Amino acid sequence: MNKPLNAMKALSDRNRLRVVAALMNHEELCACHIIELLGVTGATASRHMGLLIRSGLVQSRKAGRWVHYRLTADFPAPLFQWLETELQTDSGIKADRKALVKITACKH
Amino acid sequence: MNKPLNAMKALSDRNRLRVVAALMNHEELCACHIIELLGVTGATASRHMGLLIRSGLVQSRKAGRWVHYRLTADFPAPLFQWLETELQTDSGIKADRKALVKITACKH
DNA sequence: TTGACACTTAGCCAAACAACTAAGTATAAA
DNA sequence: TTTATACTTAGTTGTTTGGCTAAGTGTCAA
Repeated sequence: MNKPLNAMKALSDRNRLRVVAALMNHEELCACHIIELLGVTGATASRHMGLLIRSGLVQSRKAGRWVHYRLTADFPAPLFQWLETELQTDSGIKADRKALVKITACKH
Repeated sequence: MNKPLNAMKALSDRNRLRVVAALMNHEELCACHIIELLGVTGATASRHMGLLIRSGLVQSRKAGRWVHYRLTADFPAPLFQWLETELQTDSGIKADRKALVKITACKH
């Protein structure tokens, strides 16, 4: 039961859930976007992203100095569907979406 | 995002995931069954069940001296579906299912 | 090739958590 | 009404976790 357990552990933190919610809307996000969205240090963001990657929910792609993150192709569909319906109306997530418009406006 | 977050936290512990998996197969289980399944003290089992109840995934019914637990009617269907497919083939869960046959054999 | 930038890793600290024992509450049987 | 049973709550302990700073790695630009 390690696969579902690790997925649950990955999503049982508010900041990691925010990142996954953001990636459900953005296809791909750079580490610096995530740092700014969460308002944490780069080290903290990196540790969260490492955990999400080890859980199998997220993958990364290195492009020069930047690292881009996206949900994996085999992100469990039922989980995706459930999160989508639950988070659609959430005020915190809506605020994040709004913030991300500005954050992602500056392209690399 | 508290509802999904609390659900994730509730399911991010191995023993609580085992209980939920058991309740997906058994409609209703008594506290003493859960104690025996997990091999923990009554106090520990009680604390886990309290957390599951506060997360909204499980409800309890008191019958005389015994407390029976079951999944709530509004247990998120996509979550249920995903867990079902993931846990169906898990060796730990299969062992639990086998153990539960004996555990639930003694009726109150 | 030197410096700046974008992460990652290591190490630390405080808060959260899972387990236990012991004590408390409630129900049923003697 | 006393005793036993079935939990629940409180308090303790060791481990995990999330945040930070500082140091390390890799890439690009000057």
